[in-house]
Amino acid sequence: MDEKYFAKKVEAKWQQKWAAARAFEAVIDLSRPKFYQLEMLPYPSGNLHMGHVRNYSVGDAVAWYKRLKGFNVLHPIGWDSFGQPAEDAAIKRGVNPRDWTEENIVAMRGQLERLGISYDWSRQMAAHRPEYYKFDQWFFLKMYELGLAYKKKTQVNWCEHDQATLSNEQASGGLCWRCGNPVTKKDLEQWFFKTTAFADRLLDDMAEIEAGWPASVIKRQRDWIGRSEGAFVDFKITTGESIRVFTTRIDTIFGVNAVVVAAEHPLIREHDAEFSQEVRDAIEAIRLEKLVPADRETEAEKNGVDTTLKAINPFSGEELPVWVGNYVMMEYGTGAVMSVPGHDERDFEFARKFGLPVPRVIESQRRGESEPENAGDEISSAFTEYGVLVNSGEWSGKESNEAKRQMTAFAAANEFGEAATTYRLRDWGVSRQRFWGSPIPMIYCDSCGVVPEKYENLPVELPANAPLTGTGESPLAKVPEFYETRCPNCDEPARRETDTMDTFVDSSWYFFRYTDPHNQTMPFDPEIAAYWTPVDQYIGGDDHAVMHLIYTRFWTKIMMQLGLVDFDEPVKRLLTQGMVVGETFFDESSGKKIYFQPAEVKVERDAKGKIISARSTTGAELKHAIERMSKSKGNGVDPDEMIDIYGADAARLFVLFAAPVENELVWHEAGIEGAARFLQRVWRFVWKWKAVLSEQTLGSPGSNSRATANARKLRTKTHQTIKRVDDNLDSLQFNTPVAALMELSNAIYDIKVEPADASADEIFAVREAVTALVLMLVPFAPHTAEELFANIVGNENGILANNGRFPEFLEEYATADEIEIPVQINGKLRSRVFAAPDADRQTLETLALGDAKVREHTDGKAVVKVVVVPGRLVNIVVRG
RNA sequence: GCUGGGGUGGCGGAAUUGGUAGACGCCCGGGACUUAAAAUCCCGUGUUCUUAGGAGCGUGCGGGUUCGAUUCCCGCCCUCAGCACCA
Repeated sequence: MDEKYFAKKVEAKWQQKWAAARAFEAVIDLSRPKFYQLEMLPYPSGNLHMGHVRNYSVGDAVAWYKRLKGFNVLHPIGWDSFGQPAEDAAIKRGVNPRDWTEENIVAMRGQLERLGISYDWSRQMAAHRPEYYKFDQWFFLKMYELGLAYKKKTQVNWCEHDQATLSNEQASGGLCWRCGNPVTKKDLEQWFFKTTAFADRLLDDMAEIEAGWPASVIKRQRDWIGRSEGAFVDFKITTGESIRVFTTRIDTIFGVNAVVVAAEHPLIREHDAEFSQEVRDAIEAIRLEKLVPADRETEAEKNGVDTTLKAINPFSGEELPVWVGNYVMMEYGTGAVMSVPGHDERDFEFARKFGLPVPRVIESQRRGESEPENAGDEISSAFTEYGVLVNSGEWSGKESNEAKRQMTAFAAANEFGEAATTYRLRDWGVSRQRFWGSPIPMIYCDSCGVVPEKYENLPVELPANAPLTGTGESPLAKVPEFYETRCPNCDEPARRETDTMDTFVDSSWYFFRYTDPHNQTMPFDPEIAAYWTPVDQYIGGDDHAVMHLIYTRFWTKIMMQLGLVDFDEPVKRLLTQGMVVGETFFDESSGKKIYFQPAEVKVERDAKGKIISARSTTGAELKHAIERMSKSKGNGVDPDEMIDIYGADAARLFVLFAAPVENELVWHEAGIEGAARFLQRVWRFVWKWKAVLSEQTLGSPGSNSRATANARKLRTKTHQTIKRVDDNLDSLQFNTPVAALMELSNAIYDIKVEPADASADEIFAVREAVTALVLMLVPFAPHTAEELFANIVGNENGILANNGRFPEFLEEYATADEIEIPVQINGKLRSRVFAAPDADRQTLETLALGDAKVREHTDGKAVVKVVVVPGRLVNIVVRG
């Protein structure tokens, strides 16, 4: 141990020792409880960014904490290595995607190792390697057999920028998840996974995980699945057939003024010949609207056209016009709605625009609010609440809920409708017209049709090369050696599917593979997986709240159906960490933001450190803001550089300390300096007390002597800290336990005794405090903690080999001899008295009333009441 | 627009869930050590007034409950995020 702390040296040393000892390789051990700690696997872009550092630092803190608590921990990592960036790099730079990916993996693994994250590298997986994607294909075949994989031609989400299709989840918000550009629609034939078959389970099983997942993620998934209970109702049209609509408000059906259908509705195509050219053109215009990326700022104006077809309201017998409306979506419900302008805002807007009648059929039950407007009064808005039916034939006077039930039953009995549940969730479109993905193992045969590849022929390997153009056609379709094959059924020449699978397929089950990463015949051995899974703690960004996390839940339900697992939720506890952001400086006088690198900015601060002004070196006045990190904005931070300057432990400690995990983390270099300073401080007192620390063995029974006040105080602080840190880590808080450790470190400094002059009690107290502090430091700064620990125990075998455990909390030492009791007068703090922690009411009251400062405030006044909260405070209520 | 989260010093944030608001850290100021600087250590640091002992104000705003409210209730304002014609 050097007198001064050299982070680089210590970190390199322990990284080497860990690797040599295979310290983090997980082995099944039935004698201990298991703990599966998982972080979302990275895409191998080639560079770790601070978001990764945060994610893995948090995960490692949990992994170490659990190890110290006696758990058998599995902490693996791998690579989400299929996907578009490799292909883009190939197109731009002419490299081979496979080489590019492998090189990036090597580079990033090096970075992770320099960070000292305690991964079991023997279990590393990479999605692009045939031994892994073989089982993507295996699952695909299983899904096909179960009828859960199917092909259909449909309008898919299309990103013009990426030249690729997107699932609904990936196109959420109308923007491409990868590049952020607006999404359009395109007609394509695609493979789908039937996620909708599990809509109810995905929704209902959330009850199992609700307690361990962030409420926001649960909510977003609920909204995304969007279960909606209502009814189908058939409106006969005068030409004979009928239009089926979905409604959640069948109670408003007497208020229908029209049936409105989507432009793509089959009925429109069928009756095309009957429409005037004018109507036909208008419908076509509405259909084309959707192919243009939507402007997210402004809601599209209602638009529509009367088809001149007529429909009959099955309840009232009224004849209604059939319109095409731009606000009706073919993909939801039946692609047709009954328009009730009196009680639906969209229908109201539509009716107003086209001058359609607005009947009222529901009145509010609340008194005074619903006096029906006088005939002729203009209705100013839709009344969307439940109420009492009016002008609704035999149902008039009934309450909405009651009416819904009866009217649905009536429709069913008369065979023009039925109760129905619809979902917003759609099936998962998994075909990608891309090279760098897992090939879909299906074959097209002229005589046999669609034939699945045989299991024994898996993996269907990607060719070494393919012409990559990024134009939206599958590159594999240009590689005859790939697609030319024979039919597994009849052995005649046949053609392979040339689309590849969505990369989200890989990440849907990768963490099961970690449990049995070298299995050649199965994705994993169910028995081995049964020991490690489900995941106990999963950590990642909340940008995957809907996409990855809904797919992996879906996948688990399928695995359950296949008998691979015996649970239906893969992740017990989920933690979503906030983004890492940094300060940017920019000039927007030209109307566009021009960012400046930190070196080009001069900042002037006031006495308190607040920025008064910022100028560029060229003299321009700059604005500043906190924004997502990126090189081009000048606020990016290179993890390697930080490790180089301050050390991995300081970087990790800062990232954990600077903000609660779920919050945004504002990167300030001064902060990491503070973290490094703290580690130096700890190092210094271990050095100072080294001689007396190492002459004792770890874990010797505590001396009960608490003779000197110094020693007593420190022991109290030590045990209070142990409790705090344990509780905090257990509830996934990382900033507060670091603060607690800093306090303990300050308390060790406060003892102000030189080792040579210290009493036996003081030495004991310091040893206890230092040992506890070092062990509790492990989750935050493992290298430093290992080195310090080695100096305490006198060997370099490492904490795990020494069976190091989280320090034991001893309640008897956690209570101070004397505590400070605030004394309030009329709720205002006026004085403090000292008393034993268990002093009773009477003692405290007497003590408080006798206090000199209290007397000044109570003299000449009547004490009305004395509130005593033992161990907390005294409040004296006076009058006069 | 709907839904959810959140407003605490110059900054990031604490506060045992109704009991000393501002822990811990950053920034900033002062001092010690040093030829000097860095590093380190010590002190100060919500705000206003002050006879230097304190006193007033203070957790987005306005009310309420309570001996006591950052915490509970009612009504506003602001902000971030998600969804956005889901019938």
